[in-house]
Amino acid sequence: MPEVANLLEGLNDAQRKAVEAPDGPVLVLAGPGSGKTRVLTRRIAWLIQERGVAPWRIMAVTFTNKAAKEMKHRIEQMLGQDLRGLSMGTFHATCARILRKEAAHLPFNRDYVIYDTADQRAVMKEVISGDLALDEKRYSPEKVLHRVSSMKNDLITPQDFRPDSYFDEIVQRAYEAYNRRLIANNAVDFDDILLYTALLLRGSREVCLKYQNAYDHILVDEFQDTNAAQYEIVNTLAGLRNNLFCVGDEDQSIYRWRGADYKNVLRLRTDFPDLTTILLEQNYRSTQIILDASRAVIDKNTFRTPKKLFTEHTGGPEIIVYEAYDERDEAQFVVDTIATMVARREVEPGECAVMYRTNAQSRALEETFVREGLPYRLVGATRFYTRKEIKDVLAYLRLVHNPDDTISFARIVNTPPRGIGDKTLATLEMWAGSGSITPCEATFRLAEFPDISTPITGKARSALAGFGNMLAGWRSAQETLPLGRLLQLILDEAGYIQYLDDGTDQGEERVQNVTELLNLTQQYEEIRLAEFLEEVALISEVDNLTEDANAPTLLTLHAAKGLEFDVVFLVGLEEGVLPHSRSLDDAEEMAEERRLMYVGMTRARKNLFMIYTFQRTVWGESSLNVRSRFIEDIPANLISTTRASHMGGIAPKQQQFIWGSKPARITEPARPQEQQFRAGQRVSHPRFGEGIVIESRAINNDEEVSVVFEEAGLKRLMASFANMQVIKENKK
DNA sequence: CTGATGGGCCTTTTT
DNA sequence: GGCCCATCAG
Repeated sequence: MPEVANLLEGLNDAQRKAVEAPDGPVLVLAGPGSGKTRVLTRRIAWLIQERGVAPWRIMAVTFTNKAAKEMKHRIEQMLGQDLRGLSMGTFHATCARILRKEAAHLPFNRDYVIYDTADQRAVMKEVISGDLALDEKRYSPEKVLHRVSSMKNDLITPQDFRPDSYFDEIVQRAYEAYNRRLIANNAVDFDDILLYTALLLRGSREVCLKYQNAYDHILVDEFQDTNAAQYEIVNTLAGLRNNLFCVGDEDQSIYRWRGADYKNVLRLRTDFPDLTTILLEQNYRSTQIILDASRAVIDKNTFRTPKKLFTEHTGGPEIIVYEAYDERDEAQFVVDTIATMVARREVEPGECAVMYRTNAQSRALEETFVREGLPYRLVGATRFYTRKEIKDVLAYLRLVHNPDDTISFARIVNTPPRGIGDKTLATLEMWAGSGSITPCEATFRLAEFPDISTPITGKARSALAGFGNMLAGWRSAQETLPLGRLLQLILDEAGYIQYLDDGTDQGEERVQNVTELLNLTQQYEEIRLAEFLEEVALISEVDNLTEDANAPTLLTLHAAKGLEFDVVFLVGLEEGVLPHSRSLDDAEEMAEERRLMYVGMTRARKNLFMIYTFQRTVWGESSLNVRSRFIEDIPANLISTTRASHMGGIAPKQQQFIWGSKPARITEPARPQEQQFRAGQRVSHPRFGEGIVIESRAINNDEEVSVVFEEAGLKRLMASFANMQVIKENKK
């Protein structure tokens, strides 16, 4: 039987104070690595165990599904009890559940589907070129959507919106029409999930009271990244009991662009005058050097609550700044350094991470990892779900679940090709429109009543009827079949796999992806279609980051929030990349870039590498780069510079000759011992061909050999793995 | 109606 | 260098 004392064990005074805070509003301002997740976890456990709060009367909102899952698991371990009733998840997942329950109060029904960015775009295109009859080139769906999205995040409805420019008037009309179309499709977008929840609580006293009474305690993690809608939701839900427990760090606010406002932290003080504020200032993660350097960067931001971060981990290795010739060299440095450190047992591969500003930067890194034959983990789960074949399959499932979804209908009605072309669809739409039904519903009727007269005739009609019958069959099959079997049936009858399998490598890859999705649905026999679709729509980037592969992680700085690693490489630290070129002329955005840099730096426990390139190729164009202003802000005594390349603009391969001492400064040189290879020898490698040894050193009973190969350039290899032969001794 | 070809635009960051 | 879209031949 766990004791209360256990829940407070190993906590410092401030953490303990937070965990044991009495009822009432609490704000915990926590620096990076100060154990805020720990505090949140223990607080929930403490409420249940010490205060006797029932788990189902607690609502905790986390930033990712992964965080929620891990935290819940941890609490269950600590308390030794099943916490099924505890409401714990992201804002979107939490609100989506409320909307499904309260669908009676909403303009859509409980079978609604969630539209992703691509679906939103498809709807907005219909709005602009269809409803508004405007030129898509002048009014790009993306731009209009962006405006609509920020309005939704700020809780501004089309009626509230007061346009003050011609463009905004268009936006207002588009916003209205777009909402209408979503409702007709029985669909919501990401922003709607929050917006409708906030409006529901605002609009229905009955529903509001129901949820206010349902929860005794509301806890919110990463509070600095809440937007207006999220703020109103938690503020309202906590309104009755005032038991709101928020944890956050203004310095780590990096989602301003999607409506997040760290000033919500200040708003708390106004809205809850009796707010207790607790500062967590001790850092348990990083070395003093990393902490000092990151503070030097963040201190340049004004308007922040200064925190006096301190650590007991004094000293630490210097931050290594490396100038690479280009992004290939940058990637090579990263991979070589990881390989070397791993070979020296200084770090586990899984404790290394490479962080970048934009997703596009992962490519050069991935290529290098693949070329060197080293495994890696890429954070980017949603990539999988945005693939054409996966979106197609999901569209089948969505349509079975919700036949009103015309976007999904349009996507698959002729995929694989069934002889239903644009013209047929246009006729169908007109015919359906005249009867005020959706195209899908019209298709059902056409299939069910062969005698019904329609403007669609001949081949097109029978093709459409065939599709309608199939779909109707799946609709009824859904009632009895488990999800995996249902999907198998759909794929078989639609002939979708055969359609993908066109004999090309790409086709094969697509088949594999669909098979993977099929496996996923078969794993959860008991999961319902609605839940599956919701889960897939709301999956977050880091959710696929599993611990089971011991390999370095590649991820964006945004995805890195809340994570930590022994060794961190920040790449692309150049003006225009970080800070991003789009932020250069806006002080607020520049401040956010700085916070991004701060988030990246403070992910590291021990070693921090900062890399920038002399020249970088973007869209096939290469340009000379200036290193990031953020590096300049770090005191020189915390940095060790490894300058390598580009002297006089020589080609990279030749320069690699010059930097013999590349990752060598990480540790002391090993003691000399009996060695197989010596500088100057000519060697042959099964993969890299012939080359010359430039250096060899003993490491842990093995030998690290640096060889310049004629074809492959400089490589560092472990003698025991490399299977290299000496062809010719050097002349003494 | 389908599949091939080439031009234009693009990339922040994510639920 | 890649994705989306318009265009065109079969």
